[in-house]
Amino acid sequence: MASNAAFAEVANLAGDPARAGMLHALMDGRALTATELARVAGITPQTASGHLLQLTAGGLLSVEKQGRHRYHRLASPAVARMLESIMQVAADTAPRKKTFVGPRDVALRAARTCYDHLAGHLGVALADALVKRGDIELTADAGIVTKSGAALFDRLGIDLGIDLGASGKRKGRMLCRPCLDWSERRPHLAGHVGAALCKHCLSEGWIKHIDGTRAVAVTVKGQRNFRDVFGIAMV
Amino acid sequence: MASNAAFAEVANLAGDPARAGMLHALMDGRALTATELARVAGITPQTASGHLLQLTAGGLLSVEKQGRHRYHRLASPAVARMLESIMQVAADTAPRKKTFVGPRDVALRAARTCYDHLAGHLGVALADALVKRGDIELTADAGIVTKSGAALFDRLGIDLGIDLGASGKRKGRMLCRPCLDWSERRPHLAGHVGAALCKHCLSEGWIKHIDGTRAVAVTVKGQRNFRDVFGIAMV
DNA sequence: AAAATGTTTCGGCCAGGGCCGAAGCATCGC
DNA sequence: GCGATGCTTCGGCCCTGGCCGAAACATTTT
Repeated sequence: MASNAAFAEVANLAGDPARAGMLHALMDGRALTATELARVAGITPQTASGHLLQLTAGGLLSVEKQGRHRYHRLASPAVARMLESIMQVAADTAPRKKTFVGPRDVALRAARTCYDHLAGHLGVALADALVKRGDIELTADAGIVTKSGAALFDRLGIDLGIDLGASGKRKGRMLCRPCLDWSERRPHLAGHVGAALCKHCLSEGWIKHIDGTRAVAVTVKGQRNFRDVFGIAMV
Repeated sequence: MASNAAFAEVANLAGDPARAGMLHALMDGRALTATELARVAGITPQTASGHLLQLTAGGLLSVEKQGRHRYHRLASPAVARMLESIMQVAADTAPRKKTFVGPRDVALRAARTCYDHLAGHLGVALADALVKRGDIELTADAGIVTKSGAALFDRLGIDLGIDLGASGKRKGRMLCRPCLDWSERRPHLAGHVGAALCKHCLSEGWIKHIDGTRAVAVTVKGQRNFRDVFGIAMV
């Protein structure tokens, strides 16, 4: 089958340390410039340029030129899911050393964005709280928003914009996707619902990005809301 | 973060053409010997040996020695999902040439196993039929087995062995996972439910593996059952 | 126009790693 | 035991591909 070569090419693109670093940095869904990506990967801009060309040609990234900058982002949610699943396997594999945790790691483990949804301790705590309250049900493979969950999201002003699928008449339930967290080893809320919740938290000012990283900090307002709405006590 | 190196290592393992071929061959969940894998990858046994050592050390494969043979299989469902997601991206990327389809490809596209569930035209048709009959509901991210679906599976003698999760009292619904088919570009049924269905089809003799490949052939008995039970007319 | 900044192209260096032939172990069957 | 079969280790070949310095190109700013 011809697809084998394409498979190897895609995996190989993600398999270089420098390129992996760039992809990792793009995992929060934002677009970064070539120079920024060179810095995070620890290489010179001209080397990064070559890598970015490859990644774009390989369909992993899309670029958008804006003035003298070129903004690179993940080409699709499918790419993000692929990166997630690789991290998954890598996390399973790597539990060798107790993992030295730098200050950056601490923040990342506490709360971060994962493409379009929330991960880390906060992400898992949110998922746990929603499950405990009976607002969602989760298995390893899939999840569902219950009636009470739908009401909660509605009350919060989160529009889940019910997926209509092929037929416009779909009245079905709201499904969501679990995503195993590499730091917590427990599932958090991903997919359409997870993205909507994350967007809401950001727009309401409950959390905000730290510097230019994927890590997020919980604001005072956020702490209050997470406590009152979800019963989560922040550390 | 230290995990970046592990990530690159895992992706790199999958990124070599020879190793990719082996992983691809193992995607049906069965265990193969080193020599068999060397043959499918088009390399000599000694080269394959080196690759297999790396894949095992990297946590992608597990080996089981049996006499003078060594059976290699994917180390976990997480690895299978990772491979799936890479194929996904590769399929999106690769629609360049109208894809020359050899006789092998024809069989693969018609019906094949994908780790532990059914894919290809048959897999998609089954998923479509179940959705149409109202036995399952699917979105891009997740799926659910309805009451009528649960009854159907029960009638067929398929034990979904309801996932109990942490608490033993779980009465919740049966969730399942969709998996975008690389040949059909439409979702088929994966996860726990998909695996149970596939297992049932094999044990009932509705389908059987062609040679030693992932491709499966529908038996006469299978044709009758797919028609009567699911309303699927085989080509 | 000229200078500054972001990005790409070119050329050459170099190491890592895939490949195979030959030989060494292990296991099975007789 | 002996030879056959499956698998691994060793050694050496070779070539892909990542890296950087220098320079060209593009775009914005002064």
